[in-house]
Amino acid sequence: MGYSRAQKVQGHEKILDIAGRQIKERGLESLSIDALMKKAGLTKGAFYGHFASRDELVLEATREARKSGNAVLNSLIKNGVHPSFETVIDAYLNWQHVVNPGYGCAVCALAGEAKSAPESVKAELTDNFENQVRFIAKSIGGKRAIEQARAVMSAFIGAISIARTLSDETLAKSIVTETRNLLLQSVKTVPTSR
Amino acid sequence: MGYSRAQKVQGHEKILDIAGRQIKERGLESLSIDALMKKAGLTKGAFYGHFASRDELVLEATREARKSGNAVLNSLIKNGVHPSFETVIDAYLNWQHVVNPGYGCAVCALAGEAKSAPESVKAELTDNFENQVRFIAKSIGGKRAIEQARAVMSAFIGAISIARTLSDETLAKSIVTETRNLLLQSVKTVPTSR
DNA sequence: TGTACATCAGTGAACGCGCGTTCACTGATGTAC
DNA sequence: TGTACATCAGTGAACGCGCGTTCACTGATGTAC
Repeated sequence: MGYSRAQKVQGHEKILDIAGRQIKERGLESLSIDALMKKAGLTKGAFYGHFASRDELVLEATREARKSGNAVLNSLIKNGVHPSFETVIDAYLNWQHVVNPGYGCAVCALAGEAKSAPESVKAELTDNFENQVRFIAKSIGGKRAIEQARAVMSAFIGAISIARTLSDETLAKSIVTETRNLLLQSVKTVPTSR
Repeated sequence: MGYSRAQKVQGHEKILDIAGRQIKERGLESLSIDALMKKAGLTKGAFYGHFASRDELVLEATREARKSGNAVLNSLIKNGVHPSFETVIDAYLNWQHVVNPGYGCAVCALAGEAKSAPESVKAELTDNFENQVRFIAKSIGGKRAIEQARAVMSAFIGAISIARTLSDETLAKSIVTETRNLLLQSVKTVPTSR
């Protein structure tokens, strides 16, 4: 057959992209090397030319999952804007995020099962969590912004996670809006001096 | 060998008890029939005298997991007391709950991975969720108590889940206390007429 | 109450399957001259 | 620029392992007389 170096890089990215979304959609354990490689247009034998083991893949996919996460929030973070608390809430707490875990927040999608994941995966998620917390804190302001933002981020995660689990869609939707209400009531934002 | 009917019932309960706690500790997928039966003091061949399939076990274990869940909250619910909102918060948001998933809330432990679980498991978790919501609502009072309680319950779940996932214990602990603060600030309780 | 038989909870070997991993091989790509 | 060889990305068969499930068998329990 014969494949160029450029093709390998492309393939590597494709594998990670697919894996990153899939672990958010179906969980870390769902990642089957055979199925993954087929989706990437390769055979499973080629896998070990890309990763040393399945465990290594899982870690890298968790990192990749951050990139494909919550496009709205990510673009806000990248652009360095100083959003309002309401903007942040709307970027996170929306029905699209519930229905589309593959393109949503990795912490949220993996929080439940990462309990028993390798420490490296937990560390990545912790870093991802804190990164988002810092951004949320900016929209809150004041001395205890970071601490408050952690509670807000937790509430985000709880709302999206449980909304995805409940078997009643009406109920799930109300979770999202009620969490929105609760957060708007509880957090008093402090205007910053820019 | 030879075993009495009474022994079978005892064995059945033992299997379910172990399974119920284990799925909360290590996840639905972690349930291995061989390992489970060994822990119950039996061999795996006996499993199918108790359950039709692994899937059936998972569903029944999810139900059982409700019973072994959050002893403090459960005892409050059973006794039909009318607790204060603060009591409810303390019963759910504490470090023991983070560290001891096996004896904690099933919804919380399974929310993350039940996404891809059978509908029957989701239905059980939904029912469990709503049951706890009703109890929380009693401690809040007022017209929108149920709706607020759903957001509170979500925040509980998010806090415990993420606290279990983070690789930094200090951070995890602060999540719990900050969520406590946030909830106390946001929810205005309404005294009921009893 | 005692005997004889049927029941059935549990055993442990066996089966099939999917999965992660390995490896000898292929053939175009990339390189050295 | 052209030729000759080395490199290396990918192939696909094979392997070992664990797991869910089945089943012929065992022997005390439970029952019928």
